[in-house]
Amino acid sequence: MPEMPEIETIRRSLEPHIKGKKIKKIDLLLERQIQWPTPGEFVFRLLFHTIEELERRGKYLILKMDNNISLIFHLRMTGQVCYCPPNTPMPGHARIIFDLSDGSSLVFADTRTFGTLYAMKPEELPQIKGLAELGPEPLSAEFTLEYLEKILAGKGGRIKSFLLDQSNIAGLGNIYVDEALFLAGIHPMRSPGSITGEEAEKLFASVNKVIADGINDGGTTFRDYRDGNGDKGSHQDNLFAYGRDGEPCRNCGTIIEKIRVGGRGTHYCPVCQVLE
DNA sequence: CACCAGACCTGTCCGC
DNA sequence: TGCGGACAGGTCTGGT
Repeated sequence: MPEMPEIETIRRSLEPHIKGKKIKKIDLLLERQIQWPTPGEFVFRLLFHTIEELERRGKYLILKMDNNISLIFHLRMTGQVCYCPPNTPMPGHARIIFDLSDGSSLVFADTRTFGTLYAMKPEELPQIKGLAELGPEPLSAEFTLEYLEKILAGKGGRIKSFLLDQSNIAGLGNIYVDEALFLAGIHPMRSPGSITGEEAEKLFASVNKVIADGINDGGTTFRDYRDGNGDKGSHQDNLFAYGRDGEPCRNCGTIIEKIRVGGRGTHYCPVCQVLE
């Protein structure tokens, strides 16, 4: 489910509901999803503390507590973080429940249970390698055309896998990578080092555009994804490539194809995205 | 280093 | 209807 636009939508939708509220009870229905520290210490670090800030880095959602602890969620494939007002039903597959000071709850739900939670002291943050080694964010000052050209230069492998690598650029996942490559007119099997200057410019603009559009649409809901209010996104209605195999290209009418690249389902237009 | 398969889990869909 | 297999938005590990 959740790539950067989905996590950012969750962050924004949760903020007005939970910022400034205190955690008064924690139910660990599935302890195994707590990665750090031990379940007992996890509860001890968070209980009776107040959520001060909601942040996001790549696909990580980070709640900053008043005692300097960071409550960190990674939703993997099917995780959800949902705000439940008092006396409203929980989402299905609730795994960790934080009861808040006003009778509402913050519920972590996850069908496939791949998601991970952490309660980290500042000096422990480097332990989360995936977080510590994230590349720059699309739409940020650090993500520039010069940076993109520099990391593409001379690289082998496939551009699709390259864009999925979070240490290159933070936040892209399978949907938005397929979309960015479509908009840039680049075949997913091309090597990063073969991307021309003109193509790099298009790719740079496309990465920023698909992320911005995804956020503006409140994320992409194929099946599980919901925002912090339990609502679906609408970006699935504005896709060009992902999930459109067998359907006509919205540019040229050619049937969109689906192949496997780096083990991931990959959708592209064989006419708009040629492999030379 | 590139690249793959497998692992972690559950649910859904498709073909027989 | 039932069953088996493939597949799903992510990442990590281990092998070649």
